[in-house]
Amino acid sequence: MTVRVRFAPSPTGMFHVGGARSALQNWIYAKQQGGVFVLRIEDTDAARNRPEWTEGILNALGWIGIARDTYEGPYFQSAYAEQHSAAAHELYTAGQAYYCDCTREQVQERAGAQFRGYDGFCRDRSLGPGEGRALRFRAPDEGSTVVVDLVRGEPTFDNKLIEDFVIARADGSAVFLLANVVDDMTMGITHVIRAEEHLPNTPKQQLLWAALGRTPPVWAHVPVVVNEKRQKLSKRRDKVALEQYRDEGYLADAMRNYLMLLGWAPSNDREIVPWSVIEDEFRLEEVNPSPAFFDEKKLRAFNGEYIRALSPEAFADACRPWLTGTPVAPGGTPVAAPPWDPADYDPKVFDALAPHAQTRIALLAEIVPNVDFAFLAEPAVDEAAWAKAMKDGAADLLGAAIAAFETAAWDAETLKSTLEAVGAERGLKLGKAQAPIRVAVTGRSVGLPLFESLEVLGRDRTLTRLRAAAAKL
RNA sequence: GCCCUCAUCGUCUAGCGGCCCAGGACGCCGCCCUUUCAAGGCGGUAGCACGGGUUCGAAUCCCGUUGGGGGUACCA
Repeated sequence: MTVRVRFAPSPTGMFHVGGARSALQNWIYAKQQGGVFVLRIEDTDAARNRPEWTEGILNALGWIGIARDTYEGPYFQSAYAEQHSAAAHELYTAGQAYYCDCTREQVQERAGAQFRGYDGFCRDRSLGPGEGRALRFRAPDEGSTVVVDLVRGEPTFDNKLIEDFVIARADGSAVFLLANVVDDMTMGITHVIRAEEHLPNTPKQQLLWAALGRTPPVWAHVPVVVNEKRQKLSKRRDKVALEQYRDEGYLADAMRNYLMLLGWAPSNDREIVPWSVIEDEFRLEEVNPSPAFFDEKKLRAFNGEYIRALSPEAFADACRPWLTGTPVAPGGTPVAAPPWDPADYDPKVFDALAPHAQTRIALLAEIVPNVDFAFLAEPAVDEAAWAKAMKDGAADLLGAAIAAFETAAWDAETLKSTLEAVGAERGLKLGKAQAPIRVAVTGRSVGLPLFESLEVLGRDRTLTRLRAAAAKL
């Protein structure tokens, strides 16, 4: 039997990082087992159904390496409404489900302090379908349901505590519990790998599989991803959109590597490893069952490492969206436009600066403030940096530097020794002497190596900025 | 409330009865290198939640306590 797994997100307008992790785990498992990864969009909730949201999911999956041609689908849950209803009807005619006209209020009123669910009021009333009547599954009163789970062993549920849950609404449409099961059956799913939040649904779904005469899939409930307060990441309060991380300049490879390390680790104390190692070594059975904190600090560190590992060409390519204000991934929205006039952007200048920037940024978006001085007509002056650097001897130093730079050979080495000499005459070490120059030319107190930057900027523009700064003192 | 579940440095983890007075990584703190800042190198800080068992021996097995998480819809 070939393994078939599925990733079944509901389109919500953004792609949750936790979802990305599940998708990756499913995808890897399928690949390892020579199986098939099925993508199913659970769009039954009318409010969550916009074509562009599905597009977004496809793009996001593509970005982290799950390419369109490596999976089956997307299928749309909404297209299977008939099968859902047929299954509900089958359960009803077999006596495994019954109609119930209790309102939510009535159910709540009757619920005891200890058992808060539905009390089975309509079990034997032999109600037929009709206005205001939902279909409920007749849950067994005895025994227990054992869930075979690859990451958690065999969680066991007492059937007595499983209420007669609703499987179809009064309007006849199936609820998630049933629709999800029916879809998994019709799509031949053999392994359900999903987040732990679904574990409590599992005994109910397993009962449904059995009632429908099929053997349930193997389950694997991976722990949820939590925030610093150890709560499940929520789109309301946490930064969960994969697209947002992407647009800030996280590399897809860093992201997917980090995501897979949440709850699992490669062999030999390694963390940053080629994707092929993860594809090889990942085991659901090895996944740590406790919730994992999504630590952006660590992600950022990973990203820095991945950035540094890029070839110069790849680095330049990776930076391009932020340099030109274009989308990172096809179909994505453009990132924030750079502050300079696009006409002033010169790729050759960037290429000269890039190697110096590569070890200094951890997010690709950070490339902009590092190189903006080269493309802006005037440097963007940081007031605090200016105030600190342009003190007592700054005017004198600037004057002397201007004079020396007017005739110096224009290369980083010479510029360095030239300023060194200027500084030495004033009892200043290079570290001190370069500060006013840096602020005058780049507007900032920190940045790329100064003399290399000046070399790229050119004598004219450098002197213009130096003179402008001197004039302000 | 009830059900399920989890528990190694602040964080992510290695460990699956002796190799562990617990290893790696991020973070943090020093030092070195150094034209700022990074990067890099070196060093340091910090943990088996608690209490009982089992065993010659427990971070590793069992039970309990405590704490955390998830679920509890005619949402998915």
